[in-house]
Amino acid sequence: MSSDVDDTKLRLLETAGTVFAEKGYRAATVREICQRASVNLAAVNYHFGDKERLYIESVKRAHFCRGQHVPPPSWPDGTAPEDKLRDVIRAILERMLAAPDTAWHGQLMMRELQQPTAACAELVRDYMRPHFDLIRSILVELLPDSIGDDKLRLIAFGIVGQCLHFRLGRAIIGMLTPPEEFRRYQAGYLAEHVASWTLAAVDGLRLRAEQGVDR
Amino acid sequence: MSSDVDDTKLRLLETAGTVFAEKGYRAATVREICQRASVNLAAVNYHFGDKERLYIESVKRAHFCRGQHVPPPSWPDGTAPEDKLRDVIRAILERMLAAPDTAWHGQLMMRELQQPTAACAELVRDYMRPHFDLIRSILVELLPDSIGDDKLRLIAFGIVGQCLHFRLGRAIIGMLTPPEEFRRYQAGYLAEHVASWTLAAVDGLRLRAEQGVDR
DNA sequence: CGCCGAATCATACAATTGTTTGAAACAAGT
DNA sequence: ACTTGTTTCAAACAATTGTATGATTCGGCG
Repeated sequence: MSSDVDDTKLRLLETAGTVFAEKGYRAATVREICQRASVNLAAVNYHFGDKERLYIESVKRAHFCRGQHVPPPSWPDGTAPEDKLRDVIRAILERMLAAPDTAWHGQLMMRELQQPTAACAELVRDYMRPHFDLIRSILVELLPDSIGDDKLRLIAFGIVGQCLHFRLGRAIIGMLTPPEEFRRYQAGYLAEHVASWTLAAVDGLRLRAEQGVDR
Repeated sequence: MSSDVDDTKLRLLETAGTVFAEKGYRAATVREICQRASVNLAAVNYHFGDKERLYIESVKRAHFCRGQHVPPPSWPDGTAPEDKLRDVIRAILERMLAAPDTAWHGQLMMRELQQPTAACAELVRDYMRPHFDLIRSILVELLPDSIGDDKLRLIAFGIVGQCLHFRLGRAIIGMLTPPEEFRRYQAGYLAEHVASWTLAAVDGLRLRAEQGVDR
């Protein structure tokens, strides 16, 4: 319970995150993690119980750290929903495109997305669900009341999907984009595009609603 | 060298592809592959040498098979770009969300994209680039001329990103969606949403252009 | 039939890996 | 100084996994 304990536990968590991100859950061995963290092999089972729990905790910590880095925005009452949308999209993208020294957070997330493990459930509950609900609440302010809950969800998924693609598909996007333009693909630039494109769709939907066109 | 040999060898290749796609290289065991393929454990070493060779061969075969059903959609002259957009989005989603027994090609591909290798370049050139250019050409028809090439690319990335998310993020989306609604998340339903949402944004952009608003 | 090469099979082996164990080191309270 | 509870350590254990082996079966050919 001393600071020593927290030290090894933390070092273990941090190291585990990088190794899991690098090799995946199965290919990562507790032996390598412990060796890299300079702790005894038994430390994993002592502090976390088993490998899976270590993985879950390291994933949770990765997202916690990421969340600390770019805190969720909070607006004064009466802030225009358009501004909120811009802010929240920018926050998401900034978190995703963070500095490379914390890039393993993103790698871990990518692995979780593709092959969800037990860590996924906790991750969704503690971290993704709140963000998702935030986006939906902003969309409610933006869109006509006639929009159903199902549509709202799809739109929110679309926003998240676009942001994710700029992170996960970064390598491919780099191959499909001229270098001088790809260099501009920073969080602010991309966020501005996603937000304004979304708001254009909102305008388009309003237009249709006003004109009574349902398609 | 009889047809018997080719049979077991082929069944092994096919089964290996699905298992590798499902679990990844490391987590997939030759025992499970052989069991599912109903061949003896030693068959892998006999026919392919070792596990890695089997993996390489199954990936090559997956790419070969995928190349067979990538018929670029072709429309009669004068087809409305809106319809083209719907078709192409639906085609992408259908390929991504195909039945698991034929979708493992794509899963393997996604897995390779995650860890970009030399094969990634070929993959982009043969598979992603054509689709990407097709989407862009449709967007050119849809959008005002004032739209720049850079914007066009971002919009196309957005469409692809949304589709990809419904495939890669499927597990997490399932956790954020009521079951009775998630059950409706089939290719047609999702494609209709992505297309109509994109077209709404197109309308919104046109509206702004007409009104001279640049934001 | 008798033989031979290819293919399949059950089984064994060696290496790796997650986990456990029991002792030792350590810190802190009394 | 002694005790107590916590943490670290080296070693071992049991299960899994890739691979190798030797016997067996099968199909065709002289």
